[in-house]
Amino acid sequence: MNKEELKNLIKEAGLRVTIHRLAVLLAVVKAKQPVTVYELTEILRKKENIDQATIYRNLSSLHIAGILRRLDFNHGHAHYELETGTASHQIVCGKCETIEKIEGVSIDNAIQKMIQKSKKFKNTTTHSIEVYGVCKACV
Amino acid sequence: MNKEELKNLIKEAGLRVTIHRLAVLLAVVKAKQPVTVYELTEILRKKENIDQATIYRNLSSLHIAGILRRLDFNHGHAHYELETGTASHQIVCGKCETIEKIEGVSIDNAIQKMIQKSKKFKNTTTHSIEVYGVCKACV
DNA sequence: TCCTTTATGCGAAAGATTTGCAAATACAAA
DNA sequence: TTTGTATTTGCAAATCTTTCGCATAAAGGA
Repeated sequence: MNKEELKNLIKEAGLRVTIHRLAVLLAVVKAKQPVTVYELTEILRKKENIDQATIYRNLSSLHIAGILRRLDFNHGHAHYELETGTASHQIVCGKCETIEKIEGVSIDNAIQKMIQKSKKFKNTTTHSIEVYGVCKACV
Repeated sequence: MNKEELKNLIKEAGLRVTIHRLAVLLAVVKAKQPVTVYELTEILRKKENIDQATIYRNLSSLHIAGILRRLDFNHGHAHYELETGTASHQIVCGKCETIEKIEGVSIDNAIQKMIQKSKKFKNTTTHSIEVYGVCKACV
């Protein structure tokens, strides 16, 4: 995903392409792991002169637009990553804040079964799995 | 799970069986869905004269003891339910705060695959799946 | 019953996130 | 290119969730 593609994502969502919005999106995309607002602030406050509220507002608009995915690992604050279409699976350490993203494991049939059993939902958009454990460093 | 069994759970965890702690645990167990602190406060403030901080502290101690499971659905606050040993799977509405618990769908082989792929974790304790969609009432 | 540890109430504090409002900016239309 | 309007931003304050300090109260083993 290069800058132009990200710009298009924003445009197609009906949002305006501002320097700050693009910077926030770029920073999320560049991160190897789902990022927190705190981390984004660290990254962006240096280069851009960007307010905390602006970061929050952009994360929110990009999330509502379906461009970013918002994740929660019971750390008391949200994490964001690019909404790729494929679901997000991670293992989370219960002692430290380590997260490991695991790719290539599908649970699509389980999701199908869940929808069949559901009374309130006909279909679903995305899902996330948080597997909890204690990482090797904390054992 | 009756009152006596819950008392024993607390005792076995090395915690003291207080009126408030038991009331919090009972209220969580009685709820049909994972409850929030707000809901617990509503329920408990009427009967017991129980402080907000006490609810938080008891939820925390029961969670650390492995009696309660703490869940997050990106609603900005935690939900709690009894830690049953079997994992917790739910579908969450992205528009309203509806949650539907789905039982009887296992993803244990997917979890196994995830551990095999993991570099940072050797094994895991629990997991949760949040499947997001828009519920029939919100469509 | 006594003693020590743990739990509670209360108020204050911390941390994450949202909001109101005026000024600045994006971008479509002229 | 200029203009006009809706959107975005900065700033400060507010809100919401959760935690903490400390003195008092209660639990439960000796």
